[in-house]
Amino acid sequence: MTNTKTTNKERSKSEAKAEAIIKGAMQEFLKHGYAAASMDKIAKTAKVSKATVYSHFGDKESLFSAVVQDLVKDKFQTVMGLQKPQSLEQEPKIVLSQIGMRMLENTRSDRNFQDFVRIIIGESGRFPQLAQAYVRNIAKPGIEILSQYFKAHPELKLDDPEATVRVMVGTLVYFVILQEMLHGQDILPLENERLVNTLTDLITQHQNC
Amino acid sequence: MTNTKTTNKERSKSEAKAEAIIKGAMQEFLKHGYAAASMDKIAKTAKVSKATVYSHFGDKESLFSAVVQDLVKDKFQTVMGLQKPQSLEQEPKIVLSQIGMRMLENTRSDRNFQDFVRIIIGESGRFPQLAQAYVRNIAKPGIEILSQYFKAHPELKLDDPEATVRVMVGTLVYFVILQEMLHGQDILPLENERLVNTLTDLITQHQNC
DNA sequence: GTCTATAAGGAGATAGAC
DNA sequence: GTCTATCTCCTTATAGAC
Repeated sequence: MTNTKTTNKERSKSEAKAEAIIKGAMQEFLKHGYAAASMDKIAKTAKVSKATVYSHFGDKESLFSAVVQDLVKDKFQTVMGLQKPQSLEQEPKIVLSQIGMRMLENTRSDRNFQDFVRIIIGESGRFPQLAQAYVRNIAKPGIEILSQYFKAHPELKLDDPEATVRVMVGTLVYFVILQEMLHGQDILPLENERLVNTLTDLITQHQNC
Repeated sequence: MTNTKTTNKERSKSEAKAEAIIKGAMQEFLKHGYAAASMDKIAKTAKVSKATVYSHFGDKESLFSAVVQDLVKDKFQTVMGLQKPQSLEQEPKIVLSQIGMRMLENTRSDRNFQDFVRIIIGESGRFPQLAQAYVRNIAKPGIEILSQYFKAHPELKLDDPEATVRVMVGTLVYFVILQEMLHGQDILPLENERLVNTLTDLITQHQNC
């Protein structure tokens, strides 16, 4: 045994600081990006000394990694919570519309989420593992939930449910990227309803045949 | 008249340097991102002194702006060249497949283009005007070309051609983002053909009714 | 216009007291 | 574990010679 003198209370204090550092770093990284965020400012935001930041996380890259993994867990909750309170057995057309509309409303108004996606994509060349954490823990679960729904509804007569999910998710996500993150809403105006209706019509088209 | 002593040859030399600076800066910005790119390295890459860089572009932000606008013009050519050599009047199903496949093949293998999109999205919070230049000069023209095709083919019986274009473009672009830029191809494997076939089937489905 | 040299400040990271 | 103080290096930007 090592002479660990830290009591529970002391460890709690230390963990509280670690948490404060993560939150402060999160704020700074999301605001300025990885390179432009400074460890000085992060320490100030977290109300600890810079040395404490380094004793907890070693270096800037490790801190960034910890922050992103925290964010990934956080946003995973968001994605999962998105589909839950659905009236379970309605017409697919209505269910799909609701899912699409809710997803757009939630993400288009969530600046924090947009900053998160910005940093994931922006740093995906230099931090490929973090990009893959996003794919594995956010994109994949989202895709799989919708995929299960499609497979559970054979009346949709989808030739390739998995590829169809990609159509739906890609349409919605790139729409948010263009309209909000890239500030394109005045250049390429289009209402949520028109996009979602078109999407659900394409997918449920067989019903009309 | 001011006593402009610059002859044509001298101006050419100066413009050649400006071009070299742009190209060097492009390389560095695409590789390291805006904040992590250094003016020292940019000057070295362009084989001029740092003072020359500043005399041409004023400061780092202006240089970045010039670089991105150059890239936007460049990539506009790519987007326009993408649709050109199409056998004009084939079945829509085949034309759409060809457009989709070609787009995926071109962009999935073009690391330079991916770095460009990375920096546009990554810096879109801090440089909204540059993001809008991308939307205006690349996304919009691409969308409009496809839109014209859809509108010129009423036999597709599309309720909302403009929204349908967004479905197609969003599906393809987000696919490239997920598979290549975010390194998701081993986590969420899917072949180009399956995505494009699903997409074209959804859009041209009426033909089967 | 272009260079060398340098200013002025901020960056990441650590030493050493407590 | 946490702090203050500091080290060292690199950053953007400019002054002044040619």
